Amino acid sequence: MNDASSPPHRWVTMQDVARTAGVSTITVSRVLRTPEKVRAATRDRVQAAVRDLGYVPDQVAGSLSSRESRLVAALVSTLSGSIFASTVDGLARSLREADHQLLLGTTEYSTASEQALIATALSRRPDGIVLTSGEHTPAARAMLVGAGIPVVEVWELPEDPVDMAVGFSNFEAGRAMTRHLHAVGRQRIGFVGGSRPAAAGGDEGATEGDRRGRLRRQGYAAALAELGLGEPRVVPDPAGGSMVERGARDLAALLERWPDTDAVFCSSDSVALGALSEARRRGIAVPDRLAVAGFGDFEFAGDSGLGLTTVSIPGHAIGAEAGRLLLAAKRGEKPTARILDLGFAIIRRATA
Amino acid sequence: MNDASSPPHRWVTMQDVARTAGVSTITVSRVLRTPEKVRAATRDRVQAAVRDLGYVPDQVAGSLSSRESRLVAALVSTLSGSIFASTVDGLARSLREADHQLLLGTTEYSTASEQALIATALSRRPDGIVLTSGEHTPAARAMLVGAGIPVVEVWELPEDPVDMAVGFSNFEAGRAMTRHLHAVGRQRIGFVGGSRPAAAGGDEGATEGDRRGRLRRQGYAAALAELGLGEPRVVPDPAGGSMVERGARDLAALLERWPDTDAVFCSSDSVALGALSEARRRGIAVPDRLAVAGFGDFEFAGDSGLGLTTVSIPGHAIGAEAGRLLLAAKRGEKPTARILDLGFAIIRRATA
DNA sequence: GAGGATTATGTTATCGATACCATCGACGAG
DNA sequence: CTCGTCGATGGTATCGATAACATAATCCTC
Repeated sequence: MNDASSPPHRWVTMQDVARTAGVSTITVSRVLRTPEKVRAATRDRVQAAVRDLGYVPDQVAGSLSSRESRLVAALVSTLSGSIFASTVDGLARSLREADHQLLLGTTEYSTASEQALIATALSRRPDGIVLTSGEHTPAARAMLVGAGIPVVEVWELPEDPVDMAVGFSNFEAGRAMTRHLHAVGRQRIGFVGGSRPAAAGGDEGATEGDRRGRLRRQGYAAALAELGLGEPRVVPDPAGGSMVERGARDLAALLERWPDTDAVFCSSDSVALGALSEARRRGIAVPDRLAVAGFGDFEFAGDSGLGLTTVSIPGHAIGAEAGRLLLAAKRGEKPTARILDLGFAIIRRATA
Repeated sequence: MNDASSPPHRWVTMQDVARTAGVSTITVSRVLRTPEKVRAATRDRVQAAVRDLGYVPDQVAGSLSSRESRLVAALVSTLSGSIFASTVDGLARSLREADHQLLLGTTEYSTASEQALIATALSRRPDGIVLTSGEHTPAARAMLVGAGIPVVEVWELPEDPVDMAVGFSNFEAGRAMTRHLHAVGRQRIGFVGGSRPAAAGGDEGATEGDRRGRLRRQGYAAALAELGLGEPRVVPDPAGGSMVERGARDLAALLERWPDTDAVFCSSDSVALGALSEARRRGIAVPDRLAVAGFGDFEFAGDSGLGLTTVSIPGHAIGAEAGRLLLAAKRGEKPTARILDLGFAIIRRATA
């Protein structure tokens, strides 16, 4: 189809419709956009022509003319991890209700690549932009601000958002789960996953996932300090392997170093799964001898599955709210708050 | 930001760049698109102006003028299930390498809504379109064909693709896994999940997920027949609940009806997880008394996790190939084949 | 039934780029 | 020294819609 030799495709234009309906193009435009402003008889004629010709409006031309693209760009680090998928899904949904469309880019966890993607996204003149990272290059920030469109950062709650933010506090979530483990009687609590040491010289080498995991770990450490539970029990986490593998490997290392550990908080449910499976391999009873808590409430964590105690995150709602905020801002409404904390929930199941 | 009263945002235009660089707009355009055709000195001046002014080209105007959008639309049923996320990720990746962008829409498993989305997607004049469903309304097919752009259907391999297709055969996968279960000594094999009966009057009420699950089940049934293993063991699957819950519930029902079942093939890994957990609850040894096989090779299925025997699907590769095919077709290359079968792999682990 | 208000429709300019063709200058060959 | 060629650059039309303004048709009221 459409090989090099074939003539360029000719779309039906608004002119064609106007001609067959015996009206001017602007009337066709009105029938499509503000039908109530056109007499019923004319409207019917135009609509018939639209149907007969199979007219599909050219939104590209429309956007250029109206200076409104009905497009929202979302830049996520990756879709693979299933972390952001539901957020993007929620976003797409809420945009669709308002007849807007979603332009998606994946940054692959690099702020440099994010910057490039922001530029290409802005070249489409979107009406808004959603970012899953709270960290941007200075140039990226400048472009975002300069674009003059609403910007929503999701998942993290940056201290100084570019514009608006929707998410929850990873730090508080880590703290809350650690306190929960203490509340159910644990005293020697370890942390597994998300503990790669920050690269020398700052955050350059650290990925977003690492950063978020680190925030949870900091919440964990804070809770330990508050509760007087001693020093954090964290083993350095060599890179490589899936999250599940890291969970298994790191739990082994942790138990090697602190054999009396009676609970572990894992930086994600995937990590927790690896930890659970390592515990089973070693014949360690969960939760009797070792409590295990995860993070994320992934599909497999539920009662019919792992029965994993975990932290539930409103991923879908974050996307939906981001869309709503964006559209409201586009309409000129002042947001009630620039930062929307959707919170999290401790889900108590069988493992802790 | 950008509230109703603020003046409409003024972007830097190519004219502005041209003026400050002391050249005409077309020269600016050439510097951006075909730099080698511009003298080095001029090029430098223009590039300096671009940088100084923070010029971001307007791709909307560019698309209108060049009749090429550098946009590919992808319509997926949902991103939430983690099924298509990696495919979209692969697609986004391969498009980005060719400097194209991705327009994403979610059809929510309805062909009617798919049709509407196709129309809005086409209004952006994309250079290609990717669909995760192999089933479309007649009007949708007509629009796709009429658009004159390459179309790739992914995941399923329709018998009569609109244009091109990339995926694997659900039927063959179901058949292969069933034969594997037989090969490892099982004789009384059941099927769990994906067995909601087709709605009366055809496929109207059935979702895509159901359809794919049904194809796997048909492959399962075919294998049983070939191997002389008796009638299919399938219980009707009441709707409702997550896949994991359905796996648990349906395994219970299946064992009730056929207590001597010695293996179950589950329509997805999530279903298998539910089945595994139900088996454990009942004290049924896996795989000794009951072998369990899944489908999809989700993250949690791996050796450090469930150790689930399953069928691995090249989800990411499907997306990447779809992108490659689309771009090749856009360049006018004839595809070697309209249907690309990327196959699947039986992953043997601990449960079967 | 005339005048003003209101509704329905049309005309023209414009959005910001690229396509197409024209022009200009430098350089080498004869 | 002149002509032809080629590389570099520019002018103008155009893509397909909408905005802004203008006008024609209809309505209502006194």
